[in-house]
Amino acid sequence: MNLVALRRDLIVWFQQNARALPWRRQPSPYHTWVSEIMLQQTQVATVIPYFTAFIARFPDVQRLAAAPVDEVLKAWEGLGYYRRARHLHQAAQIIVAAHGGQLPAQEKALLALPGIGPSTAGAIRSIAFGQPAALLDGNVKRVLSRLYDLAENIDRPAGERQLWALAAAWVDPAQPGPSNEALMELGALICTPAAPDCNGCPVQVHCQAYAQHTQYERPVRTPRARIPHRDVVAGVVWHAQQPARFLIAQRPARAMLGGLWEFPGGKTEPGEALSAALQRELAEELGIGVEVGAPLITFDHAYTHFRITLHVFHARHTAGQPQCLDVADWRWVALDELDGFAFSASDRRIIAALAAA
DNA sequence: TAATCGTGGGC
DNA sequence: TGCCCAAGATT
Repeated sequence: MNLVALRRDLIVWFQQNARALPWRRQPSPYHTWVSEIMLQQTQVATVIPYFTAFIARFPDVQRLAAAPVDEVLKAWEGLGYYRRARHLHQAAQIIVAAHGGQLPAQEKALLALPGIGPSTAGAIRSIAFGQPAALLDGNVKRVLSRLYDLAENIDRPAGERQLWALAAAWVDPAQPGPSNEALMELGALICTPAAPDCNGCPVQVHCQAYAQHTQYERPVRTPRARIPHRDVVAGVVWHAQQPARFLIAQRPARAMLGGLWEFPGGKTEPGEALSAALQRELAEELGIGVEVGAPLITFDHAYTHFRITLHVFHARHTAGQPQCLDVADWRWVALDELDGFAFSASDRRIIAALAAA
């Protein structure tokens, strides 16, 4: 394996095939940082519209730091892993308060910012600041596993250490950003997980997995465990005196989907009737009593670590002023007011059903 | 160290 | 339909 020739061939290919992505249009540390956070565990095609709208709304670190966190979450609505948005917002405030409004370039200072880990720090240092820093995302892991035909399980510490060493050796000191971006671009466009286009690969001649016919067996990963299923209930709780208004609640900041708004409800207990579960959850979280009415919609939804069947019912408020027992906030709203709140994908589906009814 | 954290696309 | 995966970080 000739690393210098391999890297040269791949960078030439990248220079001729790099996609015109919005964060490559006007490169800046801020643009690189925002894009890298959005791209964590998220595909490029998904991120593009979010990045464009986010930069239009928060053009620089100062504007992001000064914005209410609810506006940041609204800009993140539908993108998932909402903790990233909160961390981005917190980091912007730290950058303004402690770094003069400029994203720091030092590894230690970057790693101290919430939401920036080893790989994102390497991406920012190499792409935005031209430093010879390594990064290790899903693309780089897969491409290096194939180029070097790694038999080690990359989900275990030994395999990950091996990959970090290869990623560090990969970086071209003369052009750190392009060498790293070329590796990711190859993974995204050619060296894809299930169906790599080996015949269209610019570095096929250098690939040890291709030579050994093991490209479909690389990388070696630990199979995921089966994820549990839960039945979940949610209610459209109609106001007793204002017939067009219903209740929405904001989830606690530290919880899953923290800070997002929802139709209140929760998981059913084993053997518990759906209507009883809804009444129990509304009492526990908001201290209210309801009369459960007709079903609105039922559908399945998959999160990373569990699946749910969500049963949504109409309900009528019968007792108790809402309180923040296990919610961050609550509001009586009409259907045409919902655009101002950030909802998860499943709650957006409820809203669609409500609007269609 | 292992579990947690969203969503959409590909196969 | 079900499983895999994605420009990973945090606790």
